[in-house]
Amino acid sequence: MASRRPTIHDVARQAGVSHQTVSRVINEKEGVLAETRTRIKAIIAEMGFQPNAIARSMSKGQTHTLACIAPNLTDYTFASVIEGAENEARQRGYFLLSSSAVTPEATRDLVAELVGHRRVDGLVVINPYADERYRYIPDNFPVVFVGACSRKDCIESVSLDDEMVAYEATRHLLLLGHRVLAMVTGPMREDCSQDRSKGFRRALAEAGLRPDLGLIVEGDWSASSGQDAFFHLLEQGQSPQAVFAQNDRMAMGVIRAARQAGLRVPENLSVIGVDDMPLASYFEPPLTTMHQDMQQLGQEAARLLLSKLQDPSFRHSHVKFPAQLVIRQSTMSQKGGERHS
Amino acid sequence: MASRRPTIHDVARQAGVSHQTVSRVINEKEGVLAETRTRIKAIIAEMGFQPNAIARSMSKGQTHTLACIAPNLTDYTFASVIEGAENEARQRGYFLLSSSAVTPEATRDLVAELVGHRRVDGLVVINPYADERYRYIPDNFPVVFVGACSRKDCIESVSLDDEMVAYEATRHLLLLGHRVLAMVTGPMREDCSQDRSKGFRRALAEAGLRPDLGLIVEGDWSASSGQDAFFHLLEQGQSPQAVFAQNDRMAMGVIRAARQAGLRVPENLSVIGVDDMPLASYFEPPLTTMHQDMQQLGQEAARLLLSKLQDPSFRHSHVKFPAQLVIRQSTMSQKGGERHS
DNA sequence: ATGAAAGCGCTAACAA
DNA sequence: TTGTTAGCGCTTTCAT
Repeated sequence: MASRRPTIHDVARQAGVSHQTVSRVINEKEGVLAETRTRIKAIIAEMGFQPNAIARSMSKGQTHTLACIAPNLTDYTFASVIEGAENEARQRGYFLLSSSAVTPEATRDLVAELVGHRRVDGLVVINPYADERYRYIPDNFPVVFVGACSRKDCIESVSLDDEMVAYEATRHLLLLGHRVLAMVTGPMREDCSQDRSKGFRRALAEAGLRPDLGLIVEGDWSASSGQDAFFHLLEQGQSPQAVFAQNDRMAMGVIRAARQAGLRVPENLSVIGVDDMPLASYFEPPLTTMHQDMQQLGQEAARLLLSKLQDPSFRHSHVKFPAQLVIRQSTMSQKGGERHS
Repeated sequence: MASRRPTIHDVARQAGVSHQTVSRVINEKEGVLAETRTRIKAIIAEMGFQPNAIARSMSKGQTHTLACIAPNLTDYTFASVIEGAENEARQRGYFLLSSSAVTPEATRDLVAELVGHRRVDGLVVINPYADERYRYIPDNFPVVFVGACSRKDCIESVSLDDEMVAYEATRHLLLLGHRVLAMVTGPMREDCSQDRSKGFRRALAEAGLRPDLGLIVEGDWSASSGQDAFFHLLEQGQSPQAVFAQNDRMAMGVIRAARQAGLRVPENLSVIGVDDMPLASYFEPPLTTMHQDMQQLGQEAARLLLSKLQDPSFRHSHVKFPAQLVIRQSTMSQKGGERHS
């Protein structure tokens, strides 16, 4: 078996120089004769020496590791953010440690280990305001939030322009001639749901329509909550011409409920979602939705975090990304709508 | 601003003991007077001392970090494995670093950094045989494969019992009275596709049927490849009564193609998939499929890896998990099938 | 241009 | 039971 891995000292001995000179070489620093440098490089290659990252972290006081905390790792939206952040981090020589923290308490413990034990240099936190988890995020540590951020004075954030996204989705419905619009929201304690609701209302107001509170139902992002929401609407005697679901899963639920109630989508009901989740185009009918590039959000989050690490005086910023309307087949123009009015 | 974080020495000084005694306390080791112990603990709490994980790694020679390498982080299957592994790892005091490596070369570089620089203690590699990536996985380092493993002599693996899963899916179709069965496979260079094909053939053979090669088409796991596959079948003049798609996405594609060809599912064609992906029950029709618990696979992979780390003489094993048939509405019995024969 | 010494914060081995 | 002495493998500072 290969004896223990070579260290900087082994290389130094072999080259007949001090370990310090070797250190200078591996760090590409000035002050080494070109000749010495190449000789040492050859020996490094020959011995298969690779610097120990832990030892490096030890003396430099930084780990070159970032962590991403998400409610879970499987949700496509979160996974995309993580993937984007991981790519960006690695490209810049950092690793990304991703962890799921289901509850605020789990978040607290996770942060305690990650930050308290100095395992990472910075944190990307996804959806910190979905519950009380943001409380446990220290603000004297490099952090970037993905999703809305209330602590705008001290923490960076990257998010979708939720108000605008909802506005555009609603406009699409309006332009199709629908006048009786329903909305299924996410949990209203989340800023995201609030902002999307605002966008919906703004579009309605601009079209001279008043939002009917009876046509707004709160869901929890799940498909079944969308289904329940639409049934609830029906039970209340409502009969919307179109529904804006604040995410695709709930849109799926709405479509299923509509079908079960004997309604055809889009002939009798237009439905639009947000996310453009995988296979949205394979649903029946293919879902019209707002496409968002969460990977890009993750990438930007990591980029921001790394800038902050390199320059602590980095001015904080709050980046908002747009989304694109993807028209498929779950929406169509209101039959005989506008022209009679 | 808080001056620099307290170290073991600060605590020692404050307590009037040596740093070693403090070390004994934080590591819950014998040989410290109960009294001294409680006093030190109080001081630790008071000063808010938390041991530096890096320094610990430095002297112990281990990082308490595992890495998981996957083709990507967003595929639901991979993400589930990662989530399962992360949960298990964290429960046992380890962190999980997840990275995507798209190509074999990317895998090589990633492994070089992760293993070469001693950043992690062990590796979980997902689908190493999907391409040549397994070549770059060292076998003198603690590794567990998720998915098939050919190097059975040196590397642990955790996988689905692909042969059995396919056998059961096919049996379901057979029991429904279908006699003309088609199959859409994953890329045949992957062991997984091979094994699932074997299971399909075994079920057919047992039923006294000979697999018709013209009814077997290779896909690439994507929905569109499933769609193409079914169109291909149709163009070849084939008219299967049922299709076994080796994953749900391709099953979706098959269903769409069938519908476009004027066939109704399941009335004219039964379709079964594998995975039970999210929203499989919200597809139209709700998909009959083999449910697999990938999170459990990930958990087991981490468990195995950690056992190996703690006991290097750990006997290697190859764990295979079953899957459960979930009957929904994309399959139904062959009309007038069996009883006439 | 190079080397020697000190130290990052901890654990391990040995002494007292 | 407790303290002392050495490292772990590297970087930084200061000499030479």
